[in-house]
Amino acid sequence: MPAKLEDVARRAGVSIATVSRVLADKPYVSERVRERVLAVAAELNYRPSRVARSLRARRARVIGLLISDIRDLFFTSLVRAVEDIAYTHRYSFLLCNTDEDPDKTSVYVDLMRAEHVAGVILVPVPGAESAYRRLADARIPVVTVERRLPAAGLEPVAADTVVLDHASTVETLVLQLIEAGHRRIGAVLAHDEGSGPYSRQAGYLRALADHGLPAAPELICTGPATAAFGRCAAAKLLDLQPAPTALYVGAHLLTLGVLQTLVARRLAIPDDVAVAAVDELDCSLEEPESFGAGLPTYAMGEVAANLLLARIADASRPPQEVVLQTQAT
Amino acid sequence: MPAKLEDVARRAGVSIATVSRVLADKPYVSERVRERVLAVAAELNYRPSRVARSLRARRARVIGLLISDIRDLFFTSLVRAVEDIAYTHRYSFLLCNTDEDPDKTSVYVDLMRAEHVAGVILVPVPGAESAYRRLADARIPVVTVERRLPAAGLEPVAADTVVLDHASTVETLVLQLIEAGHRRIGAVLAHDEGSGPYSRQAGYLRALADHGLPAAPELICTGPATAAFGRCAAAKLLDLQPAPTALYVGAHLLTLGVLQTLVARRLAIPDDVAVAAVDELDCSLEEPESFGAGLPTYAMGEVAANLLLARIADASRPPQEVVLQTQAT
DNA sequence: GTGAAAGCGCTAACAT
DNA sequence: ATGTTAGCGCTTTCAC
Repeated sequence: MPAKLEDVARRAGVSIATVSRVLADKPYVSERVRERVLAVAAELNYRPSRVARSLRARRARVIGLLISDIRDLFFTSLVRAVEDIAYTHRYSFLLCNTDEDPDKTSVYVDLMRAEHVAGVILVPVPGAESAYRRLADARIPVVTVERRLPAAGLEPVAADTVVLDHASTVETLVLQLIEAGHRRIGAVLAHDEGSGPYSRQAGYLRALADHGLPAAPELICTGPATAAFGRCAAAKLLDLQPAPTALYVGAHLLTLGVLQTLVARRLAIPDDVAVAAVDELDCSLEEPESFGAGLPTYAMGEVAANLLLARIADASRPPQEVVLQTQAT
Repeated sequence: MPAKLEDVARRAGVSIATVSRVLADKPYVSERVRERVLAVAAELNYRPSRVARSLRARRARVIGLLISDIRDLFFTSLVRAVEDIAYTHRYSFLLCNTDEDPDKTSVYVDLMRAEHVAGVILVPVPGAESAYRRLADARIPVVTVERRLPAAGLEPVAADTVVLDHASTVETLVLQLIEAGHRRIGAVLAHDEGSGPYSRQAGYLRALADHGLPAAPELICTGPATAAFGRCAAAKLLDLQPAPTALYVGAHLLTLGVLQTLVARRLAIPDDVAVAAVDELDCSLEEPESFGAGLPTYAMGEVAANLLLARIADASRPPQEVVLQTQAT
């Protein structure tokens, strides 16, 4: 049975109110008593019950995080960042994987309500609008990441947003290929990269358009973000007549697959084919001969967590949308 | 202000006790009342407060998870598994990254106590024994993963353990190389693979010993689990005279690096050099020509979570140690 | 400066 | 079959 306020109070010969004051660093406590209480608390290894505090405050110092799937490489650093920020502010955090499923989302949203979380960071899932509305009804602050909330989603409450400008990252990357003299540039894309104005695909197309290059449909391969697809997309592209002299690759596992195909064919980078890749793990092809860009996913988590904490502190602040740029290497 | 028991009770014209009974599916409630209460609860969008329940029960339906770092590829699937199991049993879960730091571990252990978690799954950190003792003192069940608890650690309470038999995975993998005729097999290892009897390094050495092959020190490269190290280790090994005809690679990012070096040198698998790799992401080299083995990290999380739930339900059951085998492909 | 007491939302023991 | 009530551990008026 862990020590509670009462135990500390009895042992220190004071009331529980006094102990509470000392622990909350409230004024109006004599130095003598303060020291005595602190000593007893340490001695008994006392930890205030966060559960009791949460009930009393009608709000738990907990941040909810609703992402698609922690196994998606895109999210790992983001999760770590949220955790780091949360704990430095003495919040803990609840992680939920929605699998982009509106029903799961709905269940988890109700969990957030039941846990009285102080706020939630989420990746909006199409079709889950009614769940988000319940969050808003419960006055739970929301920060969305990677996608915006459909305009109709969350009216009663302002939601901050953090997105990455994938498009300009990729544009920079592909422009480097073009400046290196490449004219026929294949693209290996994960189909979950999306297609909005900030999407990776948009950046690829924009770079080509900037230089008046045609966007040949056969140069674009879209599929699951797996090594297997990377392998077969690379093979398909390299079999084209004429074959592309450079490849843009949009995700870590795709790059792994592309490399496997290059190995199988004894093709060297960049002599036989140049490669520019986006890497969620920020470790792709740091070799001088290739171009790589990491994604600032940790920063995204940091910004999201800080926005959420700011909104928890002041619900009336104007909602913000932050667009993070990537530094291509 | 979310609806509470009292709101439902008033609206349904019954007492809060009755509502509580209905919601807990307790007997002794007339069908008429039950239906009415359920209808009102749905109408008000009522969710019982998990905070209040936790306080009342003096135990929260929460599982704590203390891992080294979610960014380590080894842990992502494990986390997902724990989450899946937890939520199917109506538990939520708290994730903490210890960075293998005893001080952080200590802080997080106190957080677990303060949150009244029902149990915790953890990767033991050397030097954090006193923190683990506090968990035991608080009668919080523990399941360790990937490592055992130092014998002295947690006496008052039994701790279940789940580990992977990395050694036999690697042994199988390397034996395949040997059976394919290779005699000089280089090894690229992450230094955090550990060195116990279940370690990957042990498996490599065992496979060589099984066939009376010498374990030449220059054939073993150990370093950080990064693509950069994989690149340079592969380069170093391939520069040996005579060069190894096969490579064993111990981690996903190392494999990425090795592939980069092979690409740079226009070396094909397996004609120029054979590769057998362990991959935390279970997607390494599914090509027929190479040998790869995934790590059953999801299964590890599942087993750990189920052991924990079983121990939460019955603290007196005998502690178990589960050693998971990997299927090499 | 310190203490007594109410109450956060719920469950369970006890009444009826 | 249903209602009343005490209390989980804490914070916070309100008294003294």
